[in-house]
Amino acid sequence: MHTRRLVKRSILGSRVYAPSPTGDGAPVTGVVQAVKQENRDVSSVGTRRSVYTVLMQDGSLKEFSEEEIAAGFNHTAAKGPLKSSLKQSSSNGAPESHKVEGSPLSPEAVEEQRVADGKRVGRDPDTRSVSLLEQKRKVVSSSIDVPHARRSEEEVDMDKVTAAMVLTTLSTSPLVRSPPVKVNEGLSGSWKDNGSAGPFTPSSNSSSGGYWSWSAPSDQSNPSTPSPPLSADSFKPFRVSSLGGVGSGPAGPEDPSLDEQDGSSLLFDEPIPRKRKNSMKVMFKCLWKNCGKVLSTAAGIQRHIRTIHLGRNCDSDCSDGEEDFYYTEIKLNTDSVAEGLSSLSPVSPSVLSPPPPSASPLPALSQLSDSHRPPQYSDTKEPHAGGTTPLSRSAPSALYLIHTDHAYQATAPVSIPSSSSNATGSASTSFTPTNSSSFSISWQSPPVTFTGTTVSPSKSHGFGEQRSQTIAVLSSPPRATTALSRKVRGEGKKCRKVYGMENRDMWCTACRWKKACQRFTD
DNA sequence: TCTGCCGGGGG
DNA sequence: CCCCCGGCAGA
Repeated sequence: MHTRRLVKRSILGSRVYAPSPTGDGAPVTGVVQAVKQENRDVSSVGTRRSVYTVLMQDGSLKEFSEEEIAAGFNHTAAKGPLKSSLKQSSSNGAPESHKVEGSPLSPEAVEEQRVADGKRVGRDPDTRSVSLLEQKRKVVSSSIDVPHARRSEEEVDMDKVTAAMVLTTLSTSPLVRSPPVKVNEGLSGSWKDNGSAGPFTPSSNSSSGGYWSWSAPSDQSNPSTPSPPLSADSFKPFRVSSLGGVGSGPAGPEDPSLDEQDGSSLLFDEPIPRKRKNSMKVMFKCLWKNCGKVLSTAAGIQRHIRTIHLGRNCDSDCSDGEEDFYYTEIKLNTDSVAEGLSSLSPVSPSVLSPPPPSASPLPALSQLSDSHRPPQYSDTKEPHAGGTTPLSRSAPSALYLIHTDHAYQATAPVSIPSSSSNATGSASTSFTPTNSSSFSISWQSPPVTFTGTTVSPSKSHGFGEQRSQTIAVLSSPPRATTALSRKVRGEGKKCRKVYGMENRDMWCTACRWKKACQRFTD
């Protein structure tokens, strides 16, 4: 992969403050000559630390841990920038981090580089320390006049968008926002808690300011926020690494730009350690376009979003609440999901049943899932399912139901069904005796389920009609109607096509009457 | 633009 | 009811 803007700022050559070699406590300045990583102290922070070889003023070389140097800073009230740079570079301390590939270092590039640095996701297998450092940096920068990681224009735009989204989101979904987590605590704790040991470790990302920056969010979820290909491109490398590290390889499908990723090696099980209980009544659904993953815990969904969609690896500590914008809280009757499915409505079984995309125990499900979501998406989910409990599996089902919550998501379900007749059939089976498109049902039912309103689908209506009727009943008043209005146009052969206008007399009556063909049903 | 089919309407 | 058709909307 081409790592443009990968130029990492090296700490080498940076002036730093360090404890006086003489031990008199007076800090001295020196120039970093080399950086190397040490794997010691894993216990303390759970990370590797960098050791800096500093050329002291007196010409001697000394080695300092980052802590020592940092301490020096504090003592001497180091200048923000300096410190900042230290942190920054230290985080990049990894040996391979200094390469610059094919990117001309124009002044602009350099500038961007800064930004990139901030956002970059650690690519080293072990740069967990990065996140820690990043965290520190954040803290520091907030109180010190440090040029906060500069934001790219896109980023700025994103912020605006974000702000807008926040407002809208807040008004619509009462989410439990995780309060900003304190650095150390959050970091170590979360890491451990998550048990993200393997896959997680590698990626440390860190973006001080701009998680947004990279296109991921923009191109994916926000219809309103176009993501300049440029950004996507430029950050791709980072993203890739981050994703891989997270073990979200499957996320690929979500982002076309990720196609290039060689995530092969990066595909790990989604490290979602959270336990999910089926009994949960409140679920959290990822609103990311084409995702829709549903988790039982806010933390879980946040993590999902953070890692999968935002490409961030660090845990809650890194969270700035951004994830909140990408998921919504949905209330559902557990029973309904688990067992109530059947009772819910004829449809429910097929619709609700957990559809692990690829490996679904239930044939019907698999079909359904397939029909409802393009194969590619299944990938996305897979990982999760793999590492998660039953709940996660069930999540997908919920997903379907929810889908329509957001207009932009509704689209997916809709289009899919129509394409595959089989799917339709399977879905419809449970739902409507007739063929037509059951999709409409599944599509709409979602809102129903989640709305929390008790669904009494069992309302008895005529058969064929029932379908629509039922829907109407079930679907949430607001939006369902519109979408539902029309039966999806059948794609199969119709009398007209088969016999042609000239043989109109051979058409089925329905066709002749311009009604839904009864002979060649889809 | 073609085509499926919904909603109406005439007889 | 039977039969047609205007017109919408997906492909």
